[in-house]
Amino acid sequence: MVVTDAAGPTAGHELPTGKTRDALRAAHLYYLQDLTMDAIAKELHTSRSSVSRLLSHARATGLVEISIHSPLDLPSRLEQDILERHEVSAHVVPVPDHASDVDRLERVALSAARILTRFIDSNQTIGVAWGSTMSAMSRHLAPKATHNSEIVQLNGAGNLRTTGILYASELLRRFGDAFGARVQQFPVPAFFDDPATKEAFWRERSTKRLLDLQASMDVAIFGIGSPFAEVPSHVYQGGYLERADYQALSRDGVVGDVATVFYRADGSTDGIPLNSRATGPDFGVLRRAPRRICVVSGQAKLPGLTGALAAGLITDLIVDEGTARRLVEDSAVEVGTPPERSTGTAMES
Amino acid sequence: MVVTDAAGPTAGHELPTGKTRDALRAAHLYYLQDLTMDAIAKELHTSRSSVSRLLSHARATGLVEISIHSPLDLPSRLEQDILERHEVSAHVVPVPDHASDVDRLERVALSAARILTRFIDSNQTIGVAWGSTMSAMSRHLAPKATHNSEIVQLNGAGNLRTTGILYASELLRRFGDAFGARVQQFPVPAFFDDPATKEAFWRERSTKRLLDLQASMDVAIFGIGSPFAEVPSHVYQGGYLERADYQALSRDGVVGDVATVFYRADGSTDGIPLNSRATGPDFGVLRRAPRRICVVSGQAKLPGLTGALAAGLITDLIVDEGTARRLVEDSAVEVGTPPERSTGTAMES
DNA sequence: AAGCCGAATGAACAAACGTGCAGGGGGAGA
DNA sequence: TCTCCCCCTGCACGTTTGTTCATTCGGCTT
Repeated sequence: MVVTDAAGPTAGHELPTGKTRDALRAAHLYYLQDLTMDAIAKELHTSRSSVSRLLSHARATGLVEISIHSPLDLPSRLEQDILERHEVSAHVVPVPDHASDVDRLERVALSAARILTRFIDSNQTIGVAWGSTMSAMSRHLAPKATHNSEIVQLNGAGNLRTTGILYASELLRRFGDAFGARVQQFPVPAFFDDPATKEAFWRERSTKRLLDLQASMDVAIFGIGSPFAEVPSHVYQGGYLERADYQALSRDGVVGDVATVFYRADGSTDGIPLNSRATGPDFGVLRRAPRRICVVSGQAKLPGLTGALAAGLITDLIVDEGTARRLVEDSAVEVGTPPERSTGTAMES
Repeated sequence: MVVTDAAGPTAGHELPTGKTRDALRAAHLYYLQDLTMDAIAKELHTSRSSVSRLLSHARATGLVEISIHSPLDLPSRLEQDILERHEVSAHVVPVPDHASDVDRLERVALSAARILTRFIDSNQTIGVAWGSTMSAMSRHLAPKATHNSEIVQLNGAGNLRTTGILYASELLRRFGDAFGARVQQFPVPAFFDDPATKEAFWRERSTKRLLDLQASMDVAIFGIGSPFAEVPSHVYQGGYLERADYQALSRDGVVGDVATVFYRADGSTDGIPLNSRATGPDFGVLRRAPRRICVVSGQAKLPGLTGALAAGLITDLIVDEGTARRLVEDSAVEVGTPPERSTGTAMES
C-alpha cells in the first residue's frame, strides 16, 4: 500500500532502494531515541520484524557504530603494561582461559574486525596479509565507507597444490567490499623456487607498481605465523613449504613469520635463505607504514609475537587475554620486575 | 564466594568498586564479540540479571558509545538543504508529525544529548544556557570523561518568584557530572530591574572573570526562546517578565531570544531596551565560540530559529523533522526555488 | 554484640527481539 | 499478456533481554 520511500521509477541509480534510508531512520529512533522496535514499526508503517531486519542491516552495513572506551584512568592493567614494555598500543580481547583455540581465534578475529574500523579511513593504502587469522577477520569486518582507499596484498599466495590465489583473493575482496576500496592483488606464489626468478619478477614493471604501493602504505594488517607450533598456521599446512624448508627454518632459529618473511627471536632476518624466495615485504619496507596492526590469538604464537615485537614490526597489537598475560609475565622477568602474581581479573579462578 | 574484582581493602580510592571493570569486560563480550548475556554471565561467574545491569551501567556511563553515520552519499535531503541555505550543519531528528509537543521536545532532547557527546572534549570551555529544552537535554546526557573542561552558565536565572538558581544549578550540575567538568555558575537574576545595576555588577571582578570565560568559550549550547508562541518557553512562564515587558517586546518586533538576549527576524538586537537589563552574552561574544550548538523542537520556534540563523548564532543545529521541513520550505520560497512538493519521506501519509 | 540500613544479588516474570516459514507483489523475460 | 522467479512482508514461535521483588551481604552505628 504505502511505497517504501522516495525514488520512484525503475531502477538505474546507484542504490537500489530507499532501504538504507529507512534503516538510517530506524537506527536513529532505536539507538538515539530509545524507542522500541514496536514503536518504530508504527512510525514507519511496517511490522516489527521488518524493523528488526532494518536494524540488522544498519549494523551490518556500518550505519551504526558501537565503540567501547576505557575511562582513561583504568586502561586494563595488561594494556598499560604492554604499552610500557613494548611501546605498542595493545587491545586485549577478553577470552576465557579454557576456550578452545578455534573459539579463541574466532573471538579475537571478531573483536579485531570491529576495532579495525577506527584505523581505516579515506585516501589510505592498506596492506593486508593473509592466513587463518586474517581470513577469520575478513569474515567479520564492520563496513565503513571510504573514498579513494586501496587494499594491497602484502605477499603472494600461490602454492604447490592449489593456486591459493582464490583463497587470498576472496579474503582481499572482503576487505575491499567492507571499506569500498580498490583491491590490488599480488599474483605470485607465496615462495618462488628460485631466488633468481623472484628477482626477475621484481624487475617487472607491474610488480614494481605493486611494490611501490606497499612502500607507501598507511596501514598494514597482519597475523603471525608460527612454524613450530602444535597448531600450525595456514602457511604451514597448505603445502607451501617442504620438509627440507622446515629443517632449514629450524636450523636458523626461526620463531615466526610476518607475511611469509621469517625472523628469529631477536627480530633479525638476515641469513635466512628462505626469505630470498619469499614474496612478503622486507621489514624495512613494512616499518615505513605509520600504523602496523598485528592480530594474534593463542599462546602458541608467543615466541613469534615476541620476535615481531623485537623487530619493531608492530604499532598496534590485538591479542587475546591469555597470550597478553603471558607476554607481560615473560617480559617482566626479562626486565627485572619481580614476577608478581597475576593481577587477578575475575576470570582467574 | 568469588570476589568481584581486584582492589582489596576498605574503600578510600577514587572509584568505589571494580564494577566498572566488569562492565567494561561485559561490554567487550557483548558488543564486540556478540556473546549473549547468558554466556557472559557464565564467563563472569554471575547471573544474567547482573550482566544486564552491568551493560546498562556501561551504556549509562558512556563506556559504550553508539553512533550513527549517514553514508555520506545520502545525508538526509533536509540536512543538505539546510547546509546549503544557511551554512549550518544540521542534525534532523526524525519525529512523527502527529507527535505532541511534549513528546517532540523529549525526543529531540534525547537525540541531542547523545549527539552532543561528539562535540565535547577535554580542555574546553563549554557555555550552557538554560530553559525547557536545555533542561530536558540535561536529563539525558551521555557521559564522556574529559580533563580540565569547564561548564559556564551563559545567563542568570533568578526571577521574581523563586530564585530559579536551584533550577539552573541542577541543570548545570548535570552537565558537569556527565563530562567530569567544573561548573561555573552565574549567580545573577535573569533580568535586572535597572540597567545601571547590571553595569555595576558587570564591573565586579567576580563577574568579569565569568564574562572572560564566556568570551573564550569553545562550545556554546542553547535553545531558542519564543515569546509569542502558544507554548511559551520557560522564560515566559516563570515570572521572569511582566506584562509591560511583553508589550515592549511585541512593539520592537522581537521573534525570539537566545540566552535571554532578544532579537528581531533579521537577527538584529539593537534598540531592544530589555537587552540592556538581560544577563546573557552579547551576540558578538557568543559568536566568538567556534562551535555554537542550537537545539530546537517544535514549529512554534520557527520564527525564532530563522532569526537566530539570520544573526549567525548557530554553527550546528539539532532540530525535529517537521520544523526542519518548514524551515527549508520557507527559505526555498525566499530564495526563489519553486516550492516543490515535500520530498516525501515515508512518514508523509 | 546486636541491630540497622543500603547496596547488590539471583529467581521469576513480562516485555522485547530474532528468525523460519508461508504467502504475495512486481519486474523481467517469454 | 502471461509466467516465473526473487525478494520482501508479516505472522508465530522460541529465544533473549529488562525489571520487579524478596533476600542476602557487608559495613556502620548504637
